[in-house]
Amino acid sequence: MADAPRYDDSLTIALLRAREAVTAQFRDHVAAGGMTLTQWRVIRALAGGTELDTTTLAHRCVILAPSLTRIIKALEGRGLIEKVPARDRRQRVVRLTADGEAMFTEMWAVSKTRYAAIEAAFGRAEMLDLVETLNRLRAVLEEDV
Amino acid sequence: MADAPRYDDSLTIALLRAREAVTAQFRDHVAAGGMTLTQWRVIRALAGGTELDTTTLAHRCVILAPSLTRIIKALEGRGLIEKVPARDRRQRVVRLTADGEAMFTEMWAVSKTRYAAIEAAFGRAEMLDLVETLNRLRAVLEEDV
DNA sequence: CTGATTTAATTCACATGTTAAGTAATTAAA
DNA sequence: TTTAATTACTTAACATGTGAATTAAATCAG
Repeated sequence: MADAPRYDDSLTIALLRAREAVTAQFRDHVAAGGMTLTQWRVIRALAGGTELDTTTLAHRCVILAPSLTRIIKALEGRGLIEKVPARDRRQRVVRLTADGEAMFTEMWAVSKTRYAAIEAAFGRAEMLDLVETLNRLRAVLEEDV
Repeated sequence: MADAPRYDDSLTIALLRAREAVTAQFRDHVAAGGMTLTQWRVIRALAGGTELDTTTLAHRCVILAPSLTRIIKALEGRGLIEKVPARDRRQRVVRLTADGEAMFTEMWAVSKTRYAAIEAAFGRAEMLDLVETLNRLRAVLEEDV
């Protein structure tokens, strides 16, 4: 990297812009369902009867605990998720309600076509490569550096 | 892509996690300077006497206009940036103050070493490839899909 | 030149990101 | 077993993301 690289070339910005471009492919559709992209990640992580505690759910969806607390409250208020009694009473375990599962099924049908469109435009192999590269970058950075 | 890919494999999540891992390399240092990462992007974009209007600045830093309005207000309040009279009086053109330039210089010295560390850990060629791939993805998605 | 339209920012309202502090339940130590 | 430490989550406070409405200035049409 040069001493002062052109700002637009930086990894941080490239990641930001790429993510922005990808999420833009889903935002309208998800918003039409009355949901935010973040909430949709939670719904998707719970789809198919999956029961998860807050910590695991937060990690899988890449959402910080305080945000997830609010999201759970909101989705529970809309009747899309419900609490499940847990052995460890410190934990808050949740799952989708029947309404939640129905919401997922309906939206996932469209979501799938968007993913397929991205794959068609960018290339399946390139997409798999990119995901692999991103995960490798993360692994490297979380090790040492 | 499989019909219902493992959630962790999705491009969206991979981008989120990778970005999280990269920004984590800078967050503490930037916070030590009393700044957020978003504010730092603004400072960095203006470094070296660059004068920019809000729209251009927002685009380069990947910040939405309402956020930038607040950030400009905050940084101006701290004496790090200042307004510049513009021909088009609708525009708000800003630049760094002497204090702002000094702040940039000081922090950039450290920031550079973090970039270098990432490059050393991940590989220079891989990093350039990744940025190129991310920009290509963005270009593809912004075209049609 | 006057009024309609467009453009650049701002403001508003609400959701989320982020850090720090607080609470309740579990586990470990004495 | 009683207390200290840890864990899981929540709450609080503030910054940013996001879409919609608003304001001011420039541009365009007639």
